[in-house]
Order: sequence, then C-alpha cells, then structure tokens
Amino acid sequence: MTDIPAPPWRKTRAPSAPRTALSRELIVSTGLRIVDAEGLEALSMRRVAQELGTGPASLYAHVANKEELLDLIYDRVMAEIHVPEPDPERWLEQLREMVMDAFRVFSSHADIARVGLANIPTSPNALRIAEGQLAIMLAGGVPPQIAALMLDRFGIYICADAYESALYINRQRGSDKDLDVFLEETFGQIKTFYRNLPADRFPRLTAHVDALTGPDGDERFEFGLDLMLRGLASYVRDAGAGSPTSKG
Amino acid sequence: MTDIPAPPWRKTRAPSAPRTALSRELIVSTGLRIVDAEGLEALSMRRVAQELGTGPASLYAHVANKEELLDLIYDRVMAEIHVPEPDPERWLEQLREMVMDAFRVFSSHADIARVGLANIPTSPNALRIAEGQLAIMLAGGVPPQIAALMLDRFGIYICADAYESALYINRQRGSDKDLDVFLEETFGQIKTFYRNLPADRFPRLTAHVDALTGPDGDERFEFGLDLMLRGLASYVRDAGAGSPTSKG
DNA sequence: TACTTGACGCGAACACTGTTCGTTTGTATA
DNA sequence: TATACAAACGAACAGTGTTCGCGTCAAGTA
Repeated sequence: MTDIPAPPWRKTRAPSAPRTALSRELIVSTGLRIVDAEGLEALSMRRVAQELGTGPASLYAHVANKEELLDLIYDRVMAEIHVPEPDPERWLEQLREMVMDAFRVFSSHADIARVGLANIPTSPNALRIAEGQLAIMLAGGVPPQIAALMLDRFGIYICADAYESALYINRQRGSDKDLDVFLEETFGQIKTFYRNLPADRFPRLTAHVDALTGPDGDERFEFGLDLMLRGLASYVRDAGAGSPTSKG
Repeated sequence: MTDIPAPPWRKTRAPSAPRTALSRELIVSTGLRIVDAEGLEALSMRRVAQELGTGPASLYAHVANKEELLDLIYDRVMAEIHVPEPDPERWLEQLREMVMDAFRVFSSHADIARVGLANIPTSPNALRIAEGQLAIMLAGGVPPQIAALMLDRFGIYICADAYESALYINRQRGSDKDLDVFLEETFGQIKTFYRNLPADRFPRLTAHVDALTGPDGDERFEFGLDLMLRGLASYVRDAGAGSPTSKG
C-alpha cells in the first residue's frame, strides 16, 4: 500500500532535527555558556533555543520564564564557590578567603552577578554559602546579630563590585582589542579626563588623579573587603570587652 | 471671510498638540517623573514620547539614545544630594551624613540607582559629590590614596543597597497592597522559609532566623556604612601612628 | 511682502525581545 | 495495532530601541 502524498496546498513541515531531548540541565548549561561567551545581554530565550536547535516555546516546558532561567544559571555559578570547614583560629582569614573566592567566581562569569543583586537569596547554593559564612563567623566569636548582618553586606558588596567590574569586560567585547590593551586605553582616557577638569571647581580631584585612577579592580575590591573586615573586627573586640564571660 | 474646509479625502492630521517645544530638559524631567511613579522598567522611549504627546522618534533629536537619557536622569537625581563645607573637626560625621543623604535620595527615586552601578561617574553632579567627599576626607587627615579608594567604595555601596531596597518597592507596585503591609507579609514569608529549612543541613541559619530577618533596610544600610567607617578610621589611626608628623 | 532654507517633528518600519496558543509529533501503553 | 499522553514546536502578539525619510513650520533673506 503506497502512502498517500500530502496534498500540495498543505505544506508539510520539514522533518528537521530529530527531537533533541531537552531538559532543565541542558537549558541552564547552554544559557551559562552563552553568558560566559557573549555576556548577559546576549542571553535571550531565542538565543538559547537556537543553540539547542529548537524554538523558544520549547524552553517553557522546562523553565517557567526567563527570570527562573537566570536564577538557575546564577545558582549554578554559585555552586563553584568553595565553603571551608570552620577553624576558629583562622576565622577572619577563612572569611576573607571565602569572599575573595566568591568574587573570583563571579568575575569569571561575565555580569551574572547582576542577578544576585536583584534576588532574595533562597537558592540551594546561596543557602549553602550563607550557612558556611555564618558558621565561620560564629566559630570566630562574632555576635549572632552582627554575623547575620554581615551576611547580606558581603553579598551585596561582592555582587555589586563583580557587576561593575564586568562592565569593562562587556565594553571590551564590543571593540576588537585585547582586554589588556582595552583596559589600559580606557584607564588612560579616564585619567586624561580627570586631569583636564577645571582645577578651580575640582581642586582635589585634579590634584589626586593618580591616586584615583591607580589601583585596578582587584586592589579596589580587596581594599573594600579589608575595610569591612577591620570594621567587623572592631565589633568583635567591642563585644568581647563588653561581656566578661566571652573568651579572652 | 470663512475658512475653506479641508477636502474630505485629504485626511487632515489632527491638530493635536501645537508643536510642543521639546527639549532635553523636558524629556529628562518627564522621564524622571515616570521612573518615580512607575519604576525604572516602565521607562521606555515610547512611554516618554506618549507622555509628551508625540512619537518616539522625536526624542532622538535631543537625546542620543536611551542610555544617555538614563545618564541624564541619574545626574538629575544626584543633584539632590547635599555637599557640606568641610569641617575638619566633624569629618567622620560629615562623611556619614553625606552617604546617608545619598542613600535617602536614591531610595526615594525607585531603582534609578541601578544606573549608577553601570556607569563610570563623569557627570557634573557625580564630580561635585566626589570632590565634596574627597574634601571632607582630606580635611580629616585621611591619606589621599585611602580617600581615593573610599570614593568608589562608597559609590558602589550606596547604589547597590539602594537598588536592592528598591526591588521590594518594585514588587509591591505589582500587588495592590500598601507598602507596609506588603513588606511585613514578605518578611513574614522569608521568615517562615528560613524556619522551615532542614535543620541538619542549615543549623545556624535556622537557629538565628530572627537575627537574620530582624533588621530592616535602613538598619542594614547603616550597619554596613558604620562597618566601612570603622575600617576607615582604623586606616587613619594607622597612618597617624606611622607618621609622627601627623596631627595627634 | 514673497521666497527660500533648514531644522525640527514625526509616521512608519525594522529587527529585536518575552511569552502564549493551539497544533503536531513521537513514544509508551492497552 | 490503536489509542492516549506529554513533549516539542510554528506562528503570532504585544512590547522594545532605533532609523529613515518625508512633511511642516518658523525664521532669515531678497
């Protein structure tokens, strides 16, 4: 029995790709790949779908919407952050290492950090990291209320700085220059901009151009982090001095 | 002499607005009004144009693109921030007041603070504020390099926290509840979320729910600010101890 | 006063975006 | 083999930023 050919006016759809097995996992990892390679702005549902050889509608069976996809990608990135076992002797050092590690991770994934600023942290890895930081601080003798407040201060600081740092990389993507060349060029421009400001209206800015433009992104982040850690240490000293029962 | 009516087949354009005199100023203030009333997401070129009784294309004669419009609105907001004359006796206090004022201003203008995170500060009011902060710190004896580093740390912290705070207001806009009710409800939900976490995996988080969810946005911001100021003070002490020529 | 000129305003269109509807299709079960 | 079901998808909708080129109006000139 021969098949009846489809009537010519009913255009048969091309057989195309053979039903690729989609999944949340696949969608998330594809999304992250795009973000890493082309930045957060390049991430669209269509772009992900295209990468998977399908249409945008197919993604919505596995992911509620773009916001959820972003959250999932964000959590996936946070999974890379290492949480150590608390060692009371090294609590400040450990805390510093953790924050630096988080900064490093976010910095290596374009501007995904922006998602962190726009969300209340309730994803699995956010909780894991919060618990870890809390453990380190409590082990170090930080009063619980102070430790609790530190949690989101760290989070905001890390995300905000990583996001801002990523902006330069994002702009460099547009040009055809290497990152080093681009950064040097940009910083040079900023330097001359500050230098050419009217000295009568901005005497201090023009006088301290080198101090303003000298430190690079990593140095700036570390400075701010140490600022917070010094402040934290002072709170711990205060608490220790205030209660005779505490250690020391 | 009676006017000759227009022939019916030539559809006369509705006289409508008589060539409203567009201008950068008008566009910026209209944009800010929209942002204040409906949030940053509601700001589109079409929306601004509609508000002015015209089409989106008309705006591009006065504003290069949406990014420039956002920058202009952002600068307009920063104009509200007050910069005091430096008083060396009160430098720390003055610095604190300035940062708090900036936070208050940004908080009262929806999530416009997000723009600040995405830009290198070179607009007039950004410079004015930077010069002011620098003046206060230098007058207070902060070493120039430290003061220079503090500048963008403050900027990042203010914008990031204001942006995050604005998110709640943004979500509340979607619901029909009052802000107070909405916040209480949301915080209640977060509280129960933390309380219901598996205690074996998250012992500290579940044990300190009240400490984690207690302080409100303003308290959190002030805590972080004082953290930085305490850190800054310690740097100043170090510098003072290091160089016998300094005051003290 | 008549004419020219040029800038400003703007309608329509382009190439995108996130999201949804209703249909098609492949596979697993009865 | 026939049926049922869920996954996948094409097309469309309502938005977005931005550009092109045509009109129109106001000012400057003869």
